[in-house]
Amino acid sequence: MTHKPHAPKFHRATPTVRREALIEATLECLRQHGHDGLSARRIAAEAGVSAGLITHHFPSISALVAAAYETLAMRLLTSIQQHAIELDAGPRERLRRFFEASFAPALLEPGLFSTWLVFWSMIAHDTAVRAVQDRTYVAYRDALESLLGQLRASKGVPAFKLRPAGIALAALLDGLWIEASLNAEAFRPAEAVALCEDWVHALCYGALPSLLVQRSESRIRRVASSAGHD
Amino acid sequence: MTHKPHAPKFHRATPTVRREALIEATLECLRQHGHDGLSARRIAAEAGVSAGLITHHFPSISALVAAAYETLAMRLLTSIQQHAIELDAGPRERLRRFFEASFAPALLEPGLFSTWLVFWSMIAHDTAVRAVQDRTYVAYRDALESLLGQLRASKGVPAFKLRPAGIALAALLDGLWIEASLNAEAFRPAEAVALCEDWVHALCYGALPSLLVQRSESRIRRVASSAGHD
DNA sequence: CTCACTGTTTGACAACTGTACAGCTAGTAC
DNA sequence: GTACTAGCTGTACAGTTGTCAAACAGTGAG
Repeated sequence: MTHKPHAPKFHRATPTVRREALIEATLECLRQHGHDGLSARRIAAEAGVSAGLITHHFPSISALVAAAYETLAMRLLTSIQQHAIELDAGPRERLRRFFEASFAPALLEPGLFSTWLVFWSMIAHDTAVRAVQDRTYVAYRDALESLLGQLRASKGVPAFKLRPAGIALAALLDGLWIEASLNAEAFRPAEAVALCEDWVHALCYGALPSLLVQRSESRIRRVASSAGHD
Repeated sequence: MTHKPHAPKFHRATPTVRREALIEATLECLRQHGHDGLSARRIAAEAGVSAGLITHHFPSISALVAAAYETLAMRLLTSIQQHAIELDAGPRERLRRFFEASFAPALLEPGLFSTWLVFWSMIAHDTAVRAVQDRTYVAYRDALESLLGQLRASKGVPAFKLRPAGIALAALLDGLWIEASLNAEAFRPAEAVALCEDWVHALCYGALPSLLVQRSESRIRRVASSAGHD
């Protein structure tokens, strides 16, 4: 200690590097403390940096959170997609992999749910966060619709409306993820995957009437007596 | 004005009445301001009452929120159930009514979603709120399983596992509700209802393999080539 | 070496938070 | 008309919070 008269009191970094470090610190704070982690001082402490620095690199706290939201959302989506896109696998198999990745331990970690709740709760008030939400949701549904499009192109699969199918599958995935996050003991991840696969199975079977295109005689003649939707 | 020397500065109320008034004020605050509405002073102002009164009737703020959570959750559930239970309707029709009630304008109001997010975000930290969540979730799934049980008892409906079916349907409903709350323009309520009915249709059709009981030859012989779940 | 640039810290600001408690007062019982 | 009780108020407290201007100090150029 005595040999070093003055160790550097802080380290200087490129704005880009510092911004990314602050984003990571934000994600870690939200993960650990949820909404209470959303504090400039706490985030700065997590990053090993003074509180004032945060307003120096970001116009406001919410701008930092919006950036963190975008980072995490895209990171998770690409992570799931990488699991799904296996070269030699068919559409059904790819979907199954997508489901499995969606209910992997990392995705069911309680901190992730806490983090997501903070993002969602800011959508109503903060326009920047809302913009991120809109963008990432579109990206998420596009990914699902892409996989469903490959499925529809398969042999023996009846034609179905891609957009509402993507909406339904996204809802089922989100709903199961939320239920599992709220109560980890409610059901096992494998059950969630099976329920998603069930839905895809029904889709392939032509058993989801409102999703079928008008003149679909591909596999099911008369779907049901009560299938009188537009 | 001058004729009244001193109008009563406050009104006295029975503890029960005052507690309920505070709960209503809490719900209104959360509805309007989301997480920012969670303030003793703001809630007290909404109730037209001093801030100190809130700790006089409730041991803490979170106890008040837990009570508000229970009130709202049960109120919504019974409201939806009243819509669903039509005496002369069959199980399918009752489920349809349940879905319609779930996506009625009152349920899709943005403030309701903001309120729910606050409740959810407190689950991780507050044991009282967590207890309410566990209780209301069980009540919600019981309601769904009851309707699904009636459906299973219908003629021509294959036997299926009630519990995972309730989980799946609850997830689909929740997921659609959240997507609609996050982005009101994503799809119309009627679409959400149709997607839920689709799922029920597939269930009746025996097209959800993992939900079928082991030896089910009721309607579908071989469900699918890829239906090799346990 | 010295200098200048700029990322970083510091300290202070006003506004807010939940809770505690002493005292006031409304409404009722007598 | 009086007294009492219990609901209620208002203030005080020790914490927070985000933001900002000014001072500081790494770090590379000259």
